[in-house]
Amino acid sequence: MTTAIAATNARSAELFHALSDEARLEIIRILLDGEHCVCDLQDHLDVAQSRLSYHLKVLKDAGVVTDRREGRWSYYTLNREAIVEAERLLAALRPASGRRLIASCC
Amino acid sequence: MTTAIAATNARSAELFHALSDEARLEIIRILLDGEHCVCDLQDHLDVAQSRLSYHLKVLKDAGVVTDRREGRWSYYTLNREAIVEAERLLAALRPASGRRLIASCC
DNA sequence: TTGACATATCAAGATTTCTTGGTAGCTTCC
DNA sequence: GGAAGCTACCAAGAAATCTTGATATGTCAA
Repeated sequence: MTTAIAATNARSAELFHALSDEARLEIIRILLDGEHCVCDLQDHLDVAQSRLSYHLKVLKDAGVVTDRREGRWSYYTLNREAIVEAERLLAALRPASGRRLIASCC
Repeated sequence: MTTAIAATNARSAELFHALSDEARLEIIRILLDGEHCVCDLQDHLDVAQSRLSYHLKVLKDAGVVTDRREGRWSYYTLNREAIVEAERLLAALRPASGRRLIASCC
């Protein structure tokens, strides 16, 4: 069935789309050193609150970040598994090296 | 310099955007086994010619594929270096594994 | 030369994504 | 309780992307 590849492509497209916006990449870089609350992200980036919220939602819907509520604050964390998944999907798009046929190394 | 990160983000966004469309991912999968002419791609995929041409241009502009003309035909090849570049950019977005220090926030 | 063919490009409309300003739901503090 | 703070969500407009049909460009074959 071609359906399995179609599903893989759909998931790849979703993940890569989440990663294809500069504002979202800035958010991700801030989250690289661990969990941050929205207010913290707002301090680092200079963006409208609703815009930040929108991009966080895109990231969350794609599984790239997870969130946690604590009192008034929301904390976001980069989801390592999603990045690893993206790496795996991307590696599947890398053509075999021109000369080498040895598959001893990824 | 913040500029270096901004440039990296811009390039990342460009690459990931090229990879964030299902039609383009289908093209890439066909090119995985080597060079193909446009007519060949058209046989495999069921898309309008101008649509195919558009997506090939997006891929080419991002450096994901290269093209070569021979007589009436155009041949496209997946650019391994671009995929490797994307892998490298993606790896930089992967948080360190294991425990992390909670950043003081708010 | 003429005609058929392969592909790129263009313009217009359709669709999706993004931004902005406003508002509403919680929560905490007074 | 009321006010203030933090964040999500919504609606409308703006902007970007995608699709489609038409046309242009270059090539080969007769």
